[in-house]
Amino acid sequence: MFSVTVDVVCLTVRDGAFQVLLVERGGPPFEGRLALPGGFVQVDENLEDAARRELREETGIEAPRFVEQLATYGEPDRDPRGRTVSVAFLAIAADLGEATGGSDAAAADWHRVDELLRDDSLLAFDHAVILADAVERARGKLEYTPLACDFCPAEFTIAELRRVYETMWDLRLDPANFHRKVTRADGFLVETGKSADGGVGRPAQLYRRGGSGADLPAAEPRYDGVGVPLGSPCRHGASYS
Amino acid sequence: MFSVTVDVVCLTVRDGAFQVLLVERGGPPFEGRLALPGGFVQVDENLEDAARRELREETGIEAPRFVEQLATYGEPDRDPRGRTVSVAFLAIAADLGEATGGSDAAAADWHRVDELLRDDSLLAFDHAVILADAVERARGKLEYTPLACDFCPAEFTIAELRRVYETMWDLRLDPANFHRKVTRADGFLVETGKSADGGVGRPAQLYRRGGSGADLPAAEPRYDGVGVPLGSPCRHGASYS
DNA sequence: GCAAAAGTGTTATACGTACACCCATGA
DNA sequence: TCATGGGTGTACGTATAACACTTTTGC
Repeated sequence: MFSVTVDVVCLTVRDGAFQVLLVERGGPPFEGRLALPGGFVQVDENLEDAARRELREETGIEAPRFVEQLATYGEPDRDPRGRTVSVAFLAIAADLGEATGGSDAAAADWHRVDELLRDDSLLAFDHAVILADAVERARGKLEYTPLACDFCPAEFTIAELRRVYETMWDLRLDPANFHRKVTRADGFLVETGKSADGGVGRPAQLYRRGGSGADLPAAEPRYDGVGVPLGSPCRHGASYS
Repeated sequence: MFSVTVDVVCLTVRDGAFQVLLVERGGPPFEGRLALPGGFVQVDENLEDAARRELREETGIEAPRFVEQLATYGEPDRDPRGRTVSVAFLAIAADLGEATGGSDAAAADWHRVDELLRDDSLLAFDHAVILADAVERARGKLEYTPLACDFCPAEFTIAELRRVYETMWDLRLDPANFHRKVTRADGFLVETGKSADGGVGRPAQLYRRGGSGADLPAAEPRYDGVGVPLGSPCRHGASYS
């Protein structure tokens, strides 16, 4: 007999930095330490529903559109209270402002991922490991899915989208080539016809995230090249033993 | 309080077909039906160790080098006996021959994945869903990791490796281009100097799987292009709700 | 007009694809 | 010497990267 919990790694790009939503623990163990929002799964509750509920209850933030199971953490000694298995979820949100709603949400706030990853001891339980796995998953998915759009509000400019990639990978992208790439990627973006105003320079067009994929022709995948990892061999660390 | 189990999706390429290792259930529920090997996690046992143990006990097959957590399945009604959460693992093996060892292994055998996916009702519990997820993960990982080598024995020819891709994706690859691609991919393969014999035609060189990645220069990832999914938008189904 | 950001055009290069061709072996 | 599969050379099309250039706004 085990306790089963869920933990939510809710990531965003905020103030030009990659950030994660954390709560301060109000009781033992790890009282006063930062932790991922999460808690026990109820007996008739689906795992993903539990994750959404805990996020809402502990931080006052309604779960965003993108919520995906990350992995399950079950080392026998991971919780001093007893054998606990935790199913971690990855949530991707646009910048939602301060986290100030919710009942237990007093201590919920955003924190920079880079600082948390530099020092494992800042987080309770094995949450530093979970965070590191979540970051790796999110960075990876930017490469081959339209995940970046989920870091943006419903309507956004190409430059905002570009800044997501630039922040997550800490590099500069050529605005011209980036613009062409994303606007030409089939099904990736939808024009709204509107344009942003207020900033300096020529106003940018506003776009919306493209179709969910279901309503697209799903172009024949190009498996011809076999996708051997040429540039960076073995980059996506598989768990070999 | 939940029961926690592990299930193992052990995949291989065998007789020119993509196959999975299954057992026949010896008791209720789903008595007599095919199921993934698996069982209850012990109280002081790590999840992955449990998976390896169950694979060995139920099929007589020692877990291969590649074992990776797949996902966790926890719908409230997935097991008629009570609330059970199952952590599924993906294992990739070379063709290991018949499954005939182990105590409970009498009923363990390899089955064609394509047939199982055509009819959900062939497998016990939600194992058809787990299998489908495993297949998607394995196909996906072929694209950007050296996973294909794990479907081959320790030493293999380029043609054997090519047949893995051809079987998994059901297509024909140009042997010439494939050869160049994998032999030039840095760190992907290591020459053994030996060559295969026995077959018709010019004997092929034998290769071994390349470094684990840790001992490689880990070439600068080429994030320049941002990896928008051009050819096939939104192919890797993210769990949007 | 000037600065700044959006967006387009142009070109060199790299990579994938197709396919002709040579190599090494068994029968 | 012929058939078969292993392996190399080469030409061509397409995608990317770099960067010059035009457009549209606020000041």
